[in-house]
Amino acid sequence: MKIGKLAARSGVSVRALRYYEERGVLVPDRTPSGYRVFTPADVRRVAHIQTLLAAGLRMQLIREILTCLSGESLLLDECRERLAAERRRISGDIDRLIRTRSLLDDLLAGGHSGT
Amino acid sequence: MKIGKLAARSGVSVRALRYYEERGVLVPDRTPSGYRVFTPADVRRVAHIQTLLAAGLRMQLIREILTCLSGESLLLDECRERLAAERRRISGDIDRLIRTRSLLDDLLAGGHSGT
DNA sequence: CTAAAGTCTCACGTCAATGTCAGAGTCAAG
DNA sequence: CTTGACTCTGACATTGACGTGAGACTTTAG
Repeated sequence: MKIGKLAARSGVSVRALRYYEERGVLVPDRTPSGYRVFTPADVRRVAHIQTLLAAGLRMQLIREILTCLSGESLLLDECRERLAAERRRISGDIDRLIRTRSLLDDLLAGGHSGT
Repeated sequence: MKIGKLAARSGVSVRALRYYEERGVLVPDRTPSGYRVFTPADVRRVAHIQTLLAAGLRMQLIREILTCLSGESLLLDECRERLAAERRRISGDIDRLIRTRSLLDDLLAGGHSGT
């Protein structure tokens, strides 16, 4: 499919998809006239990208992670470690958010306490 | 205390503190010569700002929230609702992060599944 | 009192992920 | 074969929270 269709199906803008390619996260084929051609699997790939972006990962890192996977599930140890590191980072973010939520709870309760 | 000391004690840059004032989140006094003068309480205030920033809140919103509190805990209903709304947003973020972490777990496990 | 350190106010630079616009080629339909 | 819709490649604009440097004033230490 061409870029417009992928944009519609994945819910992201055409510009964003081009940007993903520019950063090497998407690697579409090309028609002889230069049009990008994506596969149905790219819809899921874009969904993954969105999920990881929403979690605060940089494109560079997302690229590395998804590149690891493109190698047909033969995750090298280096890749596993990278994924694990991000998992830890996200767990940290979750903890911090939970503490932040507690702070808001304190504020709602009228307290002026810690962190 | 002056801005350098507050920066040292709160662990943020002098520039950031000036920025916070510019956005109305900090409102320091001034010496006759124009130097900003902060109170010890501002250390905690800055800590709160950092926490909320890390949670993805905009300065504008942080300002409103902290302004609500400056009114000496007489939280107007409007303010409570604002805080509650942010609490909900943060809970949503937490849920999304947890799902993202699950995605990473799937990837680590070798699966190619959904969102 | 002098030099160093700290602070002041502009004001432009930065980074990341897009938005937006320009000018031009391409493709499906009538 | 001509619209009109879609796509292409630049390239500059945007947003938010600062970084960084210039030029000038103030305060502190010796």
